[in-house]
Amino acid sequence: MKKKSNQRGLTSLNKLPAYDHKKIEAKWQKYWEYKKSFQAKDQQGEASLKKFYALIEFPYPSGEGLHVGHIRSNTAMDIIARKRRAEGYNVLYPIGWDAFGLPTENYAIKTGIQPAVVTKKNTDIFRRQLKALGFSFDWSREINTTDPAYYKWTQWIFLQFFKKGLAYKKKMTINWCPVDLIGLANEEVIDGKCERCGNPVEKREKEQWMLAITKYAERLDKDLDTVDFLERIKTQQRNWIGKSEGAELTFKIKAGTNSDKQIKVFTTRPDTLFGVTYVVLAPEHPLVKEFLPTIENKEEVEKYIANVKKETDIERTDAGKEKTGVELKGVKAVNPANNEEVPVWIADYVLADYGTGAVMAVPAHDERDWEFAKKYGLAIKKVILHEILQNIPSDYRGRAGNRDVIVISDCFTGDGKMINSGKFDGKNSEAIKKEITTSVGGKWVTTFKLRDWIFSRQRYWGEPIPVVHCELHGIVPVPEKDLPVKLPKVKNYKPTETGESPLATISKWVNTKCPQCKGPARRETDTMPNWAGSSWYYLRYADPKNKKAFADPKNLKYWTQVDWYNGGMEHTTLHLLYSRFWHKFLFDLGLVPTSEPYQKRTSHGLILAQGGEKMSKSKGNVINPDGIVETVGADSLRLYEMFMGPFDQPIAWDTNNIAGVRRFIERVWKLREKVVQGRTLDLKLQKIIHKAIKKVSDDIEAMRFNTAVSALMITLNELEKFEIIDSEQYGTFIQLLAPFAPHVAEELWASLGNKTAIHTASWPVYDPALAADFEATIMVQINGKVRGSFVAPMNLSKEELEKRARTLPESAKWLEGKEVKKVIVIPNKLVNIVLVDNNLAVR
RNA sequence: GCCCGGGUGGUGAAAUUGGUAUACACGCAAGACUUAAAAUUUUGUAGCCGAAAGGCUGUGUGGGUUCGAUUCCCACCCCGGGCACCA
Repeated sequence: MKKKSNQRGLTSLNKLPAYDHKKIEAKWQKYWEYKKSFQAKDQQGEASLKKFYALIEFPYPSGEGLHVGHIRSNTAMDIIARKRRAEGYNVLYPIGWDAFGLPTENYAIKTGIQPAVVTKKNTDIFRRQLKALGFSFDWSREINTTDPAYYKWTQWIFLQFFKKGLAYKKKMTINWCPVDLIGLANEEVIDGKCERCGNPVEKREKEQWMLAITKYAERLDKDLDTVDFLERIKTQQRNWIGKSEGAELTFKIKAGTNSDKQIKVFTTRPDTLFGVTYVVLAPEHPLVKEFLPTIENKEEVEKYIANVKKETDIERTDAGKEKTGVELKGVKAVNPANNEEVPVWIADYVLADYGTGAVMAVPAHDERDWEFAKKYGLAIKKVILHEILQNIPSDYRGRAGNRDVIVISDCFTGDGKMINSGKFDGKNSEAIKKEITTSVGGKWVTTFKLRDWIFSRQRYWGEPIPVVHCELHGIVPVPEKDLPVKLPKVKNYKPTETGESPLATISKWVNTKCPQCKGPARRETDTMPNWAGSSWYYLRYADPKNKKAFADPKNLKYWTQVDWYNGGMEHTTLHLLYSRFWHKFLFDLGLVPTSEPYQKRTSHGLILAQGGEKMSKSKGNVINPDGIVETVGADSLRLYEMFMGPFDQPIAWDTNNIAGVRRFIERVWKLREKVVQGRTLDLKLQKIIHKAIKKVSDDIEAMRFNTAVSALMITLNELEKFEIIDSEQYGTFIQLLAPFAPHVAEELWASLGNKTAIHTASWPVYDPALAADFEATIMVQINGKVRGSFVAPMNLSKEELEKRARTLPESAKWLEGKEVKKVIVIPNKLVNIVLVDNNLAVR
């Protein structure tokens, strides 16, 4: 393997001391900070550099310190950011703190320490930990959602919503825990009990601030087509928005003597209209109250409604639960298609806030209606016939045809041929949906599952909602010049018995003057949910210190939209949807230049504890990164988290495996002993390096970090076989390593005599001719089984490949005395010789 | 129930267009170095049969398509995540 001829004129380099991660990492972190290496430049106008905006979800600074999961996401985007810089982009990779939230507040309740103080302490810890990992964040743009200079603009945006009528107050029922004295979100109620204390939850009527996200439902759905999100993320967003098209049909009512009331129903299956055997209203439907005086079983109905009210939403919507209902006796609905009179029921399986809060029930073709009709003995009328079943007796069960097993259920929810449907008989049900809708005077409409966003919390640690309640003028927004409405200090952070925020107890703060009439007024004491600050933070990074606007339009024009946003799957529904909503609203006001905030969104898999459980403080299985940085270094930790498995999948932590990547770094360090100054033009060496450039570059773009690291390891294994490596090839290898393990890369790069830092060097470009192989291993198969192989030059002709395969000694014994049926030749890959075989049984 | 992932050695996992299954790493075993250990290093490491050469089996299960299937098709089982009576 010696390359004597190359040794002429090559000088060896100074010897390096042993690899000392602590010294090296501290040195380069200091260097980057001193040199402001990763500060993005705001550029405007024609001369501006091409920009790249890389974003990670800014962390919630919890008391537990940085989670190894943060490191996975941050390292991934750091690798991409560093590669982009090397490719000549002006990169913005910012960081901040999403610091409002319950854990901090609960800690304050317990200890009496101000949330602001706790937050300061926690962000200091997070900052130190993140800096110790060498992420190339632009620290000069650090933001904090709890900073009044930041939440001033969160409040300002809220006021814009208010002015456009998209922020409004609404009376609604909330889940109330009588022990914790707190309103709970539906997600916080488990089996009708408080998630925290386990006590049964009550319902309370309360005025809540709402944001009208439903006004944007259509665009939030449609515009997913214009962005580059992972398909499963788009699907999740679409499911959450829940767009559905169908018909709104009107049933006339007969209640007592002549009634002029009507019931509007929403259905996606107007084609089953002739099969309607009853109509169901949600118990909360406003018409129910109007019917009450005329119905025969008033008491029974009132009792039923009272029972339903007691249930929580979770109980009521539990799919496993048996449906219940009661007939409104004396009330009939008239089917607009055939004037048939059908009974009207109320039932818990119909939701008040979806569609029209009323449905037409077709038990023959809807499973829920089927279940309900069976239970209460209601009529079932078939109007659609499955294509395949059209000629089969209705009691037939079992095989139909050779392949399909059709079990005939009495409830058929598919499309088919229409029967018992008057003039529509014989037609295909799918095709006439719209026709049947218009024939009965119905409308074709779009509905969404998405509900308006409950935007108020009765808690302390959030942005105060910047309005006052005036006796004369009602709700009056705080003038923009008076923003921010600062959170006052309180003694006790515990929510009150009345369900009000602790802010309500500070009369000095609450009692104020109306901005309009200067008369007495009370401040709004509700605060915003912690989704608020994170709904626009990426815009603030463009101009984080601006006092006149949330960001200068010129900066926004240059930096938005975010080019690549990575975060956890847990935020791909709500946070992503909320921030897209805010962004679209700001876009409509002409305040941001794009209609979508993020061009590309990817997600990383969760890191689980050793054994596959979730990491949690209570289980005591949380990995503290500090210890790992201390013992093996940030570079090893970064490399391990990239190597541990596919980036988008959940994966269990295994401390033992860090040893492997640490060894790898030490071997890269040791390889430096073989490096000589200059270029050797060793073709074999160049080929190895150019293949690595291609593989590592491609893998980074596709977030296949695990195989990128593996490619670096394979490359190292190859390089170790050489006696001498020239500094140019070694330098290129170090450049490929640099985004993953930046500290050791800087050190080795400098040791090669480079006067400028590695992160300023341009990303290596591979030569396709060098990256390509000039020979290929051709597999020889007999009847599809590998029997041998030979090496051939690339692109050898099929004829020649077949000839060589046939003469291969390994194939000879299999071919002896056999007749060749056919030969398949795949250039550069394999030759498969298929024999006419009368001895062996055909597989 | 519906939607989205995934199932490959003792372990984490690779296989980019249907073409050498198990790359890379951990662990383990044996050897070298050492007084010894650690570290380092060399070799081996899917299972079964065999002294070896070699052969057979093998990517959750059962079928199918193909000269050839981890990859494509059909049916099913299991694990993870999301939604959940949305008419």
